[in-house]
Amino acid sequence: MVTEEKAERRVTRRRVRTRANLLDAAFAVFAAKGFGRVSIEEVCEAAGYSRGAFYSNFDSLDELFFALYRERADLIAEQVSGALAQDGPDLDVPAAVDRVTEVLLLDLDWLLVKTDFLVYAARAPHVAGTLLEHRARLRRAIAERLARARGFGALPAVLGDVDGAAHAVVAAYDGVTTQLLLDRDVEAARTWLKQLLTALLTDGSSPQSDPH
Amino acid sequence: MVTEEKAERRVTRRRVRTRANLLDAAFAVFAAKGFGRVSIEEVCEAAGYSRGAFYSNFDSLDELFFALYRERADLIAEQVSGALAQDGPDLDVPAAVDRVTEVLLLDLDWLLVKTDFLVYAARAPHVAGTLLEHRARLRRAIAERLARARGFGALPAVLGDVDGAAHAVVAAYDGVTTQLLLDRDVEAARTWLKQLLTALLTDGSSPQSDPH
DNA sequence: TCCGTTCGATACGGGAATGTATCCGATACA
DNA sequence: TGTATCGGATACATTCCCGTATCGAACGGA
Repeated sequence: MVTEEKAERRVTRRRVRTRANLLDAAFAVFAAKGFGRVSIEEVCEAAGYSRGAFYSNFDSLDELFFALYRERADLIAEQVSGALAQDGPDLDVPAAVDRVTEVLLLDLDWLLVKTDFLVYAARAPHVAGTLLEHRARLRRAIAERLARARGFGALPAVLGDVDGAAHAVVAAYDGVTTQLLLDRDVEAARTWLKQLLTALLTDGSSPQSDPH
Repeated sequence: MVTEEKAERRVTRRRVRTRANLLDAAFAVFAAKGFGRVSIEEVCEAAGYSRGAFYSNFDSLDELFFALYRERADLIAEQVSGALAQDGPDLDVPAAVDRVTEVLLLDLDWLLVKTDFLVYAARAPHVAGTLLEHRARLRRAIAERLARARGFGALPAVLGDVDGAAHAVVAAYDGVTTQLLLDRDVEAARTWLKQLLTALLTDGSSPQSDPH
């Protein structure tokens, strides 16, 4: 046992509150200015603390950013799982698509920060690994859901198997996100994503309303 | 007339060379570290110039970044147009998809820089506007191409009209890009994009090889 | 080749953000 | 309530980078 991993420390309520405040403030500041353009001082100022508080809770901006991402990403992942599990063993594709779409495109600020994180990860192999795992887990959840629903018959798709379909779903989400970041039209993005997903997940038979 | 737009200046050969060198060096540095984490000095050092040279050619890093993006984006746009125009008035979808895919996923560094620019634009409305126009132009080119090919019969698609299809093509490209930035597997991305595009652009009848 | 112009290097002052060290008020626990 | 520990504020030294001003050298036209 080389070194004690984390020296034991009495964790005060105050501490957790401060930490949470710093994370919240950081989220707002990151969303507004972009991770790359934010200084530690700005975060502290936004949170109403001094740099002493920051260094007492984090080692670097990167660490904070990482923690922030993990926190929010997990939260969203839960919500998506919830939305997927919501109806019975047999799947109503359009309804599920509606629910998931609602969750995924809820918060533009989150999409901004998430994209910052993507850019960050794209240059840090280890971080990229983590993100890839997240995504893989998401795809697996979708694939399982689709597989379970297959009996119901609503499925599928010119793409290969269920995994292919899940892959396509994620790609569609990412693609729509990109456009959304630029035009900031959440409603359009939602309807457009629904459109895309149902197109990918159902046979080309059901008529749909026009995309914009 | 109010003011002379640009004071006339004898532009030396040396100057254009320096400018080009700065742009090239900047591209490399941006790709490696990300726009947000790069200083003017770093660019100069990479290019083998002093800051004097930089300020003689640009007003700010932002300006340089903007110029850099415009330059490369235009270049790629040309190549895509070329790839689209290549075969006769009637379109061989799979072949065209192959060619375009080849061009679009050629250079990972470019994708990195392009994404940096996206993140940048997402917070600068005016820049976002420019980027949106670029994208709209691209979509239009695709739509026209698809429309021309419609007679050929290979078309389509559960999505609305030709515009919808073009929109979907761009979304697919963006989606695949996201994944590619993380796993850096260009070949996988290419086959996967082809898969997606043919799935979107042809009726669900033709069998395809499995995606990974 | 000569000369006026342009380009880019160097030198300077200054501002901003960083990380550390120190100290005092807050907090938990007996 | 008393007290030892913890959390965060303040002060400081430092580093990095910016933007400007100045100057010598390269350049292009005659």
